[in-house]
Amino acid sequence: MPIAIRAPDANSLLAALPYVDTHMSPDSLEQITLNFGEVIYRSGEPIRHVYFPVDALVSLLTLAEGHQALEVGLVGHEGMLGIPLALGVSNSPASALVIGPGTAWRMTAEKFIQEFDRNKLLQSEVYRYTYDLMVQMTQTAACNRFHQVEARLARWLLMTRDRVRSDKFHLTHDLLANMLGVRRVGVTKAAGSLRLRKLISYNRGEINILDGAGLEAAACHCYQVVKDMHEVAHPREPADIRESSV
Amino acid sequence: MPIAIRAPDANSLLAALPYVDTHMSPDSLEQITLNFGEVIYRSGEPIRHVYFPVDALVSLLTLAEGHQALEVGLVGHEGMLGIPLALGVSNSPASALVIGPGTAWRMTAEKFIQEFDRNKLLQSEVYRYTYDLMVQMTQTAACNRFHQVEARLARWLLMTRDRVRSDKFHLTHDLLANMLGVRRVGVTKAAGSLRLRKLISYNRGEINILDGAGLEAAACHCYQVVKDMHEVAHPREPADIRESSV
DNA sequence: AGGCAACTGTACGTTATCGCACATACAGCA
DNA sequence: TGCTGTATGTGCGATAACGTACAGTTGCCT
Repeated sequence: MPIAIRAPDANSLLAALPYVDTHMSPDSLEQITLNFGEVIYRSGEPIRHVYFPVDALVSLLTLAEGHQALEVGLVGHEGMLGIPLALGVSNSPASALVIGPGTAWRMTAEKFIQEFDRNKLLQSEVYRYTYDLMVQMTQTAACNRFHQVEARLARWLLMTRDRVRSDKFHLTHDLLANMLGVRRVGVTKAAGSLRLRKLISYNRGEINILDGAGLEAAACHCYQVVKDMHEVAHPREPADIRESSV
Repeated sequence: MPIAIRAPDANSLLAALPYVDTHMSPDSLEQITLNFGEVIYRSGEPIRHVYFPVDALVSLLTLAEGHQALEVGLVGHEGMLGIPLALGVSNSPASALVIGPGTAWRMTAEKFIQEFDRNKLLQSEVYRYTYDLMVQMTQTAACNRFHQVEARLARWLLMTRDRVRSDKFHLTHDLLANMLGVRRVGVTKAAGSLRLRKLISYNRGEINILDGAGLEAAACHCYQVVKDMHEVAHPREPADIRESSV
């Protein structure tokens, strides 16, 4: 009970609901573990649950005829999965792939819609995040078009660090290539260059950010643009995300 | 009066409101002309009006450091401009440029928010369109990343045709380059190739689609993907959009 | 009629990325 | 200890698009 009720704070959207315990039926939010490689949504298929990641990291992917995937959104503790439901659509246009294992809160689509319809605060939080996601998507689109692989890789690593709140995480070049929409070899080359400059280290998927500031310098400005936007849209004290609140 | 009340039908979102005349204050919707080259929104600045295009065609553009613009959305009679307001944000993340002159209905931001808050049907239409826009954005992102200039140009011309409901429209190579995120020379080359194949003709900005089917064959599949999605989301008889309703 | 600005066409060396093939390195398991 | 699959590194020709420069061409304004 204590954990089940308070821990949603660890997701920014849920944390913004002051009456999360009273306004939501206790059985509607369920804590689960998302495993690496798990596919949460498949493009075009119905959304069965919405997810509010805590530790987990999920990538939204689109496909283009005859090509590999391309990431259009990266969702961690600051967001949620299942936005289309809030827009009155029951299918997911993108696929969602778990690339960082961890915990998340989830809710069935039915419960979410029920709750969403009567909870104004949840609505405003979700719509606000929808806006964030759109900004992230558009910025990423421009970034993918104009910036070089190395800068994009650096940006991506920083975005991941922010979401998993750690300098270390597991991801192979192959998977990164699918996020960035380039060949695996392209990632190997770019990552090698970043490693040579002592900004990161990696070994068989274990990535470690050694020099965050240096990596920011190597990344394109898109990183700051999205980050700034995000912090403006979600002004919040660091202390608000507390594990000690039990 | 007859025009002011009936003509909103020519915009798909307004057309979906059966009681547009009774539920909206008559003074809130204003018919205006959008001129070629007019900038409706500037990135980061407050949204003063929302627009419901009728004939007009508006491009949503993002900028990336040190580069030209890139189109992230194309809005015609099937959509609206000012989506962020519906998401609780008062600034536009993208710039909006009129590339097809024509008429549109507009509303002040204040009036729109007022009306939006109490009109459930308007809400569902706008959110539905927000979803469409997100699909368009993600598909375009993948398209820009993977497909060649010529295919993207073909797709773009077809999208424009659908929105202005005409095979002829005015657009220079220079402007097209900014939409597609390539050099002007790149457009000239691609357009030259399409012309050679008798799919289009053009002269000093006057573009004419000669062979729609052929152009579809030359375009990437992204065109059909977004179109299919759009028609599923907005099932409607062609007769619904009628000019004779005055 | 002349001049100017806008639009389009062409050329050319440069570059990032592609596609593919293959080589090396390492972890875990039998 | 050796095998196998996964992960990473390297090489190389092909190519789409880049940046830049300049030359026509056409519509419009004075």
